[in-house]
Amino acid sequence: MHVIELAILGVLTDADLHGYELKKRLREVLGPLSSVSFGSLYPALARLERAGYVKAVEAETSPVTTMPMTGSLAGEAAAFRARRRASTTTRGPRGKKVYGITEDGRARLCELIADPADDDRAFNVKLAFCRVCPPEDRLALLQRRRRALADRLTETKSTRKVADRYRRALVEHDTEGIERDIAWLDRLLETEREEIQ
Amino acid sequence: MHVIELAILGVLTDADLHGYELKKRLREVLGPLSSVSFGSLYPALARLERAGYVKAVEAETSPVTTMPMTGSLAGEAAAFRARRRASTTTRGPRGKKVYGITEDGRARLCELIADPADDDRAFNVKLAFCRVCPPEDRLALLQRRRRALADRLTETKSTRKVADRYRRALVEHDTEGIERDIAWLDRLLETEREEIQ
DNA sequence: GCATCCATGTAACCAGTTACATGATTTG
DNA sequence: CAAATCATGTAACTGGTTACATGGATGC
Repeated sequence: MHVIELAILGVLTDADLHGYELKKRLREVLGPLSSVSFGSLYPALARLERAGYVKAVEAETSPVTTMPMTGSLAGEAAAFRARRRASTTTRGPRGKKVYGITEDGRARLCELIADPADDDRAFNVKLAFCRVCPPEDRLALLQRRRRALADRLTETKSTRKVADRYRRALVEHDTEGIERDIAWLDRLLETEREEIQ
Repeated sequence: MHVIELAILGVLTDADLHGYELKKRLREVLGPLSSVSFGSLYPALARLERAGYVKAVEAETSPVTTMPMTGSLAGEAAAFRARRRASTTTRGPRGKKVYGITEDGRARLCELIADPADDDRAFNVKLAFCRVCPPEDRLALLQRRRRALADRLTETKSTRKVADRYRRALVEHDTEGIERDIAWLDRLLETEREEIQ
């Protein structure tokens, strides 16, 4: 389902970036785990470009921001830096390629977030960028997640008890973790509902 | 690094099983997540058999237990059931193939647990079966894990603060989760050290 | 005797990785 | 000018997945 593309579209919502810096930003946003490698990043960018979800913004041709308020000052600054660097140096065919998200890309991002197929990994990435999508999709995302965790909880609780010390510790810790996640989701859901009013 | 093989060797330590039931047991032990599919289970079993870590125990040829006390009564019972079923029915070339772990397999399991390359997924599986390996390896496993989590914590804390509401919630929740995991590990480590005395 | 589960296995695919090849820019 | 870092990309591999093919055993 290409979580990586979701993530790329997400960070490009904050700022226009070239691949190398995009990788760093992805690390920050996704955490040290699930950081992508170049071997998957560049092909993903190429796919997204072919699909029309992102496009290379030439430094000279588009010095404009084209960004409806992102709320991220850091993002704007990074984009500015990227643009400035690209414009002050003359580059051959192997120069930096700064990408920006298109309107189709924005729509695609919301579509991906609304897609009900979300595993653990996907949920985190979706939540990280759900700001861009309509409130009802956001609510649906949180509710789907809550339901999935609740199901997981009942399943682990129905499993017959194990005698092994370490496995028991593991199961207990896991159960508590899921309960904690659900409580957290409930808090998020509440503030989300308040927001909608 | 084939976490799946580690898991297979682990559950075969409890009982001799055929592939189909092994999958079910794996689901129980590993939780609903990271449950393996037949498409990876059977090839993995074949690999392990070629390597001499498991071997097919023919129902007629080996009605003996060959298991040095596992401490798991449920495991023994399951193995007995598997053997009984296989012995009461005559089977063609497509009958059940009941696998058992070999001495090499046991050694391999400890080796895999001792291998310092453990990601999130691998750690859980290792801990689930660490009973079979010497106490110092167990201690090392827990300490490695603690160190890895501590590193992750400092890294996430060093990341500059994000303005976005959802991302902030995500980071905070994640941080607390890691701290909780570390506290849990500390408890495990303490009882482990007491045990060694 | 037909449906349904049990059981094994293969083939095609998938999302990602590491390792490699290439070269431009910056800095000491 | 050499070394480090920035930057892009490809190829081979990996550890899985789903879908498919096959058939025995059970239960109604």
